[in-house]
Amino acid sequence: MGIREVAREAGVSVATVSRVLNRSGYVKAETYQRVIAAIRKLHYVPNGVARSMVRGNTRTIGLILPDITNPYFPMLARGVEDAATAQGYLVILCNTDNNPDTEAMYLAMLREKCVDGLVYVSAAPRADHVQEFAQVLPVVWVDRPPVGVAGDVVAGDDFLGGYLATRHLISLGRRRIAFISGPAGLMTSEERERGYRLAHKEAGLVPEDTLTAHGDFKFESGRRAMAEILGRTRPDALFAANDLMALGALEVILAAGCRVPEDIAVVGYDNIVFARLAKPALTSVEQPSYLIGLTACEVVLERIARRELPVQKKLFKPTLVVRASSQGEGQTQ
Amino acid sequence: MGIREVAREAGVSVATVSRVLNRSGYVKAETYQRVIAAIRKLHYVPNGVARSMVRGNTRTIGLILPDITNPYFPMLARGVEDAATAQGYLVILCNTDNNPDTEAMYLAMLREKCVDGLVYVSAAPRADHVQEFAQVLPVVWVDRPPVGVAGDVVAGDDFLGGYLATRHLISLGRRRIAFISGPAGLMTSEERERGYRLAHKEAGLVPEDTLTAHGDFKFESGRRAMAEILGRTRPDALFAANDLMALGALEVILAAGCRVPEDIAVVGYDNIVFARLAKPALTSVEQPSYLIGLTACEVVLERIARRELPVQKKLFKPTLVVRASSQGEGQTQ
DNA sequence: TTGTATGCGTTATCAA
DNA sequence: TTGATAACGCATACAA
Repeated sequence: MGIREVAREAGVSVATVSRVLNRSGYVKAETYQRVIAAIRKLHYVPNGVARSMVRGNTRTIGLILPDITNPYFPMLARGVEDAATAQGYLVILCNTDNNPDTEAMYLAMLREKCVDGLVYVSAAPRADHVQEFAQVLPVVWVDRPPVGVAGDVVAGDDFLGGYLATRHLISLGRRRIAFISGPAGLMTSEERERGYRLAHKEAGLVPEDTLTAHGDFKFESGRRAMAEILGRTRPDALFAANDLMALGALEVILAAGCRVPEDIAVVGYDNIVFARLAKPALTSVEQPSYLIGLTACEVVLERIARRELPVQKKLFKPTLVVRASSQGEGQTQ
Repeated sequence: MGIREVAREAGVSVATVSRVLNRSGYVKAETYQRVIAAIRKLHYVPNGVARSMVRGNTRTIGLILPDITNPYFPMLARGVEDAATAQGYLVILCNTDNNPDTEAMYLAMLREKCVDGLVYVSAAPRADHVQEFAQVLPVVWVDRPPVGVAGDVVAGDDFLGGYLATRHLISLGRRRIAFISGPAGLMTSEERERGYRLAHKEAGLVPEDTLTAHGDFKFESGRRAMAEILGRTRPDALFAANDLMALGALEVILAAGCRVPEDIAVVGYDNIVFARLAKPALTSVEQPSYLIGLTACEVVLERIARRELPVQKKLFKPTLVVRASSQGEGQTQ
């Protein structure tokens, strides 16, 4: 069941079979037919491993992300996959849980496997793991580039998103806006917070420290952080660095007997499918996650094809989706 | 940067380097150290493609599923991945959207790539695509085996789940229980419906045809189906074949001015994270999706290791998670 | 237009 | 304990 058997069956050489397979070089029409017939008859499928060996590529890319279970990522993954298959590439899925050891393990495995490129969504890629790696292999950083490593970046504009969310709340007359952050040191979260602070500054406000609590992007941490905040002060609004935490916080707020949005207006981030299903429906900053994934993959495939291309940075603008959790009735702005 | 350079650097033959790499055969301690040093110095990483070539395996498995965007699948995917990496395997992610052409494309690509096995979650695997395939390659069918193809199966017990959900509603005194199905011909949905009918039968009931509508497992179809049902009859309960549709239906029910659960009690399936976040919180049949994924992958890895193993069928029991959408206050049963 | 022969980077067999 | 070398299955340069 190799190219040899096909060649024998068709009464030609392996070179001719190979030419037929790859439509390369000249093959007489009649010979071509004989080869095709042999391939059909033997159910021959070329061996991609051998092909990779001689061609020096695997037509495979690695997708490294924190956790596909976080509802922000599935759409992004689909974008990556769609862009990949459009060009005949396959995608290897790697969930790291933001664990540096897991990241390192996957990096090592992917390298051995000779993937052609990497779409890398990392909480905080440690330069030391990654430095040499990015030199050997095309890598596109999604959302969070590692410090000190140049390279292609595709990301949502978290700074703008944080700003939009906060400005919206301020424009509603809110003055004591709580903030629940993501994991410490995570640029995504820090940028959203920077936007939060800029909006305050613009309005001549300074958010009190007691209004901020730290989460880890998971539902439970939203509950915990909100309880913490309510335990020490009285906000009239909340901006959470993602929807999962916002939904957790929402539960706590309502359980505490506060009305949303009357007492506390709530805004999340990511606009996951379930934001609109919450009661009240959650106002959220939407990122074009499918597009981000799609673009990231296209960028890395471009670079695979042309290593010498200039570095690309693509930033996608978020939009604020206003719903009942911040205003009586919903609308998009 | 190949094994040759390492051999030269260490002053040994490639065979010795290979022995060090694979801890196979005898190597003098001192030689071993020299080789290790050379590997370090040259940052050598063995080429997995070449290794695959000679070993005849790729330590890679394909994960074929309908749509990772459906919240039921991310946990399953994590289970698969965790089982895979535990044994040094990588996972290739393939979303098919239940499209037979897409399935066929992925099947072809995965085969060329020489994956060692397949975890196959298919809406309705077409035997013709798949038949020859499953003979060449270890495949474990998740949830839905193709008719006429023997093989390992790991699945949730949908029949039991449908039964539990419906019996629960009947025990609550409901008699006009609507049902929203999944895609036609999909065994997962059909089994849940069988359970729905058995529970009726046991109670001496026969559900009217007007109480059933067809969906496609997506949120919007739940809305549509529920509107359809409400347009022609008056149910006092709803069992939807998955949570996404149940949530869609819930929106329509509440919008129609019905109270939940007083007027219409609602039960979904899958117990996705957001079931508990709905208002009222959604009663749902929970499947151990992580465990199903994990087990499926373990089964296929077992078969890769030992082709002659007897066929395995593993069925996981679902549990009913009762929440406010069917009863005043929540509890698990 | 077709065939021969080499090499891709390993592993594994056999000799030494 | 180590080394030389033949596969693995294909693509391709070169010859014919």
